[in-house]
Formats: sequence, structure tokens, C-alpha cells
Amino acid sequence: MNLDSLGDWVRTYYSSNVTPDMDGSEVTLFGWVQEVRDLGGIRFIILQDREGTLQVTIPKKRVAPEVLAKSDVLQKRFSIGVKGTVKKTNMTPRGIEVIPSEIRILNIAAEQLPIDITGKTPANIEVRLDARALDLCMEQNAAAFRVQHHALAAIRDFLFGKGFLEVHTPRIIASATEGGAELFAVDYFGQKAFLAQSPQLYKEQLTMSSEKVFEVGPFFRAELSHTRRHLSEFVSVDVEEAFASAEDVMRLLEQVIQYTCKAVSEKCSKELAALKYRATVPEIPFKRFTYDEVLADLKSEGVDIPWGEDISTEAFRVLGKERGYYYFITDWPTHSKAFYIKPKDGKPELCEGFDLMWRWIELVSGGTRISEKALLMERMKEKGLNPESFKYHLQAFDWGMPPHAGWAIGLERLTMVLTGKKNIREVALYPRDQMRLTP
RNA sequence: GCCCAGGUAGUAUAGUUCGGUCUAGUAUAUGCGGCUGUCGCCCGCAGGACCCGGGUCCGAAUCCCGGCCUGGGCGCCA
Repeated sequence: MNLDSLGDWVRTYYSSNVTPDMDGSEVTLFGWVQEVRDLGGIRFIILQDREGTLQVTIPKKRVAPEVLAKSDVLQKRFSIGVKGTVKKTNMTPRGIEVIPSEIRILNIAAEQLPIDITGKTPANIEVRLDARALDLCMEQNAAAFRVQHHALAAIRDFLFGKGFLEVHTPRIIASATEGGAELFAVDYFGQKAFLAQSPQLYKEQLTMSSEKVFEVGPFFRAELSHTRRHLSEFVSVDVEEAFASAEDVMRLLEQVIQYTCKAVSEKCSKELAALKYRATVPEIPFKRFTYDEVLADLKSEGVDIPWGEDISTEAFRVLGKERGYYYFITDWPTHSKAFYIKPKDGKPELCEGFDLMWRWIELVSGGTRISEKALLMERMKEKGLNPESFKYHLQAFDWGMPPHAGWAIGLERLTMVLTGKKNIREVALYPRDQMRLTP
């Protein structure tokens, strides 16, 4: 088939911007054929673009022969341009249709597509991910990423407003951030290096100059976690603030979450409708439960966890049933948290680390950090880490490290909460996990 | 890493319990034909599949063994 070129055509409207009051006006549209319905004497072409769909109507006896000939060969996913006249009508859901005066076929597509893009026969997640570029052409599958976009824009907006500086720390590092086991090794000019699992140490160091920093970026964990809420490559929203405590950054966090939920509910009504999900804006402050309180609650629910042990996923699910909202868990046993979390003054078996939960999912973790070098080294040793391999980090603590605190949001997990998706792979464009490295 | 479950047309599934009208059904998609107001259009026709290898048996989609692949759960974590 001979393809047409774009020529001098310029899009005048997205499909969603064509409205009934434009009756009679000329438009130039670009997009893809989503569906062709041919009734014999009349043919309907559903044109899809980024913003939605619109009906191109071809009364076969009343359009130019060239237009009819072009429309004869159209198939699903053909990339086309349409010049035509807007017609107000009560026979389409949108109240408009476009009668074409010229159609340009810009590219063709395979007759048999690997997934059903009309959604009549939904494909399984692994089939969809194998054909992800096509999968994302379906509005309900792309919607989560538009929600994520607006959520991240809101987070940035809020943090900028609070004076945070956006920074970029290395992805290629020489030693482990929190321990060794779960890092991906890479060859760095013959030297052994790793993909960063977190910007933790760098963002802490940056508090001694920039004071309030945040970073948004991908991090890598080689954990053999085969669940619906783990990825090997995920996006973290990391915040660190000088002269602040856990309580300070918890207050910041709940404001960020509330602001983000508000932005999503205001800007993403179309996306949420496509997702069949309702956004809620949570009240703040979020409830705070100590680790001890959570253990007591669990005991009354019949789940017995010995003090000091981690709360199992099963136990979190029990908690999540009672608490269908955002809540903090504070005052964790010191040994259960990372070495850089500050033990409580006068009660060193507990620490100033916290988790923000949504139902049973851990969304955010954070805490007050240790700013005193000797204590930090001591905690490293308790965790079986060798301070020598952290010497470049530790030296910063000789140069005026301020007291500081921070947190990290799992962006995909937040997107799950905001979109109601039950599998994290739905909210990563090209998810990476234990089983998947392609596409 | 450990524990479950599962691989049937492009997609989604029925059939597997208890081997035999299964020449493998259905929906959707695809191709061809018909239809002037569809919007999950409709109607007719056609082509299209039992993951791979081995075994048991008169006979295997179905039972057994091995492999490969996938989904889910646990621990860990965001």
C-alpha cells in the first residue's frame, strides 16, 4: 500500500476538543483507527488520539470517491490524518461527527493484533506486557500513567513551594547503601560496581549544604520478591531535610499526600472514570500508631507477634481490614530498621523510624537519621556492615552533619493507591521483575 | 530462595475429575460476502489451537516422568 505523507498538514484539534458549537467548521485531525463499523451504505470510523475518540462518518454516496477509496482499506490501528467538516448530531455520544473531505493513511498495521484493543476480550497481564506499546493505546491502561503524571507534578509543586531543591545522585555506586545482598552488580571499567538501591546516603550528605532536597528517580533491587507490589526497578520519591525530626517530615509527608490526592481528584476525572475508580482526599493529620499499639491490636485480633519481630504481610492484611485509610506506624524496634535510623533518646531499643501505610501496603518509610558519626558506626557494626566500606559517607559526618530526617515514597505503590490497581506491573510502563527483563 | 497453581486458535475460555461421538466447543479477533445511523452494530461463510520431549495404553488435550514458560503467595521491602 502506498502511504501518504504528512505534507503540510498541521493538527488543529485533538478529538476531545471538537465540540457541537464547532458545527460546520473545518478541522485537521491525526490519530489511529480504533474501529471501523461498516453498515453498507454508511461507514463509521472511530478515530482515536491521545485525548480520546471521535467518529468520522462516511455516507458512501455523498463523499468524494478518493475519500471512499481511502476509507475502504482502513483497518484497526492504521495511523491516519483526517481533514473534514464538523457536524453537530444527536446520533453520537459526543454530539458531533466529522465528515471527511480528505483522508491520509500515514501507516498501516498488522491485520491480527496480539491483544484485543476494543477491550471485548481482555488479555492477561503477561500477554499485555509483552505487547505493552499496543496495550497502552487502550485508554483504561494509559489512564494510570496520566494519574501518575499529575500526582508527581503535584508532589514536585508542593515540595518546590516548601523550598526543596531537586537533586540527582548517582545510579552507579561502589558500595551498598543498606547492606549487600540485594544489589545488581555492574562492570565499571573493570571495577566492580552496583546499581543504587536508594539515594539514602547521598541525600543525607546533601542536607549539610542544601538543607532541603528531594530526588525522583529509578532505583534497583535484586530481591527475589515475586509479589504484586514489588519491582526490581522502581521509582522513588526521596526527601531529606536538615534540622528536622521524624515528626517534622511526617507532617510534611501527610501534606504532600493530601495535596497530591486533591490534585488527582481535580485534574484526573476522565482518567479515574476510565479506571472506574473514585479518588478520595484524606483528612490530615493521619492517625499514628506505635509499633507496640499495633502489636496489641493484632493480639486482640488473634494474631500474636512476639515483640521485636517484623509485622508479617498476613498481619498487615488484618490491620488493613480495620484501617481502610492512611496511617503511620512509629516507634519501631531499632534493630528492625536500617542502620541510619536514629534510636530514641533514653530508649535506644526503639527508634524514630516510621512507615506510612495504606491499608496493608507500605507506601513510605522514613525517620530521623543518625547524625553522630560514632553512633552511626556502632549501628553499622550491629548490622554486620563494615564501616570501612562506607568511609566516603562517614567522612561527611566530620564536616558538620546537621540533625536531619526524611522519607521515600514508592511512586508505583502510590499510583496503585491512587488508581485502585491491584498489580504494580499495571502502573509501571515497562516493569522489571524477577521474571521479566523485556520488552 | 521457598511454597502453591497453571500452560488448549491472535485473545479469552470450555473440555482434564473417572483416557474413548473431541473429527476439540464457545466468545471475540481475522479474511470474504451482505446491510444507510452504528456506537460491545447485526447477519452469513471461511481459515485458525491441545507448550516441548519421553513414557504407559488398543487408544492421551486428559494419566506418569523430565524440561521450558507463566501467574500467585511467603520472606524482604518502596
